[in-house]
Amino acid sequence: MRADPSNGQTGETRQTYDQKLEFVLQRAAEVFAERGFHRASIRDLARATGMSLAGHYYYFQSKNEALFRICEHVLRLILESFEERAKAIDDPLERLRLLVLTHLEISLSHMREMKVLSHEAESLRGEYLARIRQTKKRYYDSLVSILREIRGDRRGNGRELRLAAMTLFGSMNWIYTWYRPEVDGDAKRLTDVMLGIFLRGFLGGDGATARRAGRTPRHPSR
Amino acid sequence: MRADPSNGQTGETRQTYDQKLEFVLQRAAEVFAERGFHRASIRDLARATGMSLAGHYYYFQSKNEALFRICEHVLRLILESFEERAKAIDDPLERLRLLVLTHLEISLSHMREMKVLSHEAESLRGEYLARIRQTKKRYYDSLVSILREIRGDRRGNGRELRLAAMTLFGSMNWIYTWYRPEVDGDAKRLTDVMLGIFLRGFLGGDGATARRAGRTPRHPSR
DNA sequence: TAGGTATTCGAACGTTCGTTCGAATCCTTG
DNA sequence: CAAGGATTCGAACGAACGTTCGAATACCTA
Repeated sequence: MRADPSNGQTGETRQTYDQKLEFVLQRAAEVFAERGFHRASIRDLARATGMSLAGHYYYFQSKNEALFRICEHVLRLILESFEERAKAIDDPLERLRLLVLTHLEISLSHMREMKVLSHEAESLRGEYLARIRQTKKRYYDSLVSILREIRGDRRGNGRELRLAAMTLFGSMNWIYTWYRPEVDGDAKRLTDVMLGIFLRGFLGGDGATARRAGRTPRHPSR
Repeated sequence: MRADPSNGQTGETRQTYDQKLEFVLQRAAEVFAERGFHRASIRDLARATGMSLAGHYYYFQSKNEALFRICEHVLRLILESFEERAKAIDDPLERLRLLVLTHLEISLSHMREMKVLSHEAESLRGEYLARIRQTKKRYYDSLVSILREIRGDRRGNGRELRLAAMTLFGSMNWIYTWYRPEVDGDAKRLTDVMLGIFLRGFLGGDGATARRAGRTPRHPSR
């Protein structure tokens, strides 16, 4: 019978169970990232872990629960790492930099989990989907409130902050489609480049500036 | 027997066949975008088109070919629209603006196809995958050469241009995850915002500027 | 070492999938 | 109206899937 690891067992046993659970979910993330969640079978997962097909159901109740745990784990890892490190920081520019750095560090160290989160989380259903969306929204709200603080409510409205936040998230979440460590450097370098592009644009402009910049040829053709 | 629409039939017949093929692929894009390619079945597609399950195999040889056609169609639509309109434009800033505008216009008018392209194209195999990647690379090279022209080879190297291009692609290709037409406006507005952010950042900085900006508190906490 | 719990497994179930195929139907052309 | 190709369909195939279940094994404790 399936054991409940939260009741009175020895610490030794629970640690072993948790370690193996973590191992199984990590391999599952690799398999899901490579083949796609729906195309990957528990049999593929069995091949990756060395365990039997049925043995996996000792660690999760369904394939969907495995997906949910992978997504929630990496999402909470980003959000809680950021919140923990941001507690001591008041300056909103520093907080923004920390958010980007944390996001990129964990994206690079957990690339497969991030791919699964970006690619497959929205195919969850019911309570699983609701909880992932709730955490995503908490993360999104953190970014928007930092951006609002940076702008000091002087310019722009909620819509522009929304577009700016989504633009930044898009740049960061697209990384798993192109990143190669030997070419693109580490999280600090990516943070410098992406935050550099984003910050100057976000701080410097009201939209009209860019419109003019894009429309005024520097080298008129005739 | 399956007809070959490219041999000597009347124009009337071919047009009807092509129209229905387009209809089938459009519905397929909707179904694939909503359920995901691997979870969507030809039976789902049959429900969406009103045709029978088997009837679809008159229009494509396999589910994978349907996916390939959807991806290639929207990808070529973007690339060829851009190349056609860019022929008359010399100024690289104008060309960049046109690339972004074209990408966003087609993203909004073909959101489901773009979601399928972003989400599922990399799960193609063999010749299909090779051809999609080739077209993607052609598009990527277009952007990089525009960016190189804008910078005039004065600063930066290939790596920085690569990061800048991927940052911009990320912002644009993430849209399908959040865009709501009643809130976020049309392609022109998105172009102004995204290009505004990107251009000021790309034109203005060498990385060190942003690093300082992010690290120098404007409101020291004590 | 004995007993019991934690863990793993082989085998099977029912379902759904992509694809095929021959027949049926539609539609144009002579 | 007759004929023949174009188009659509019902039915079925084998394969692969997620999940279950009782038995087998491993491991800890007494």
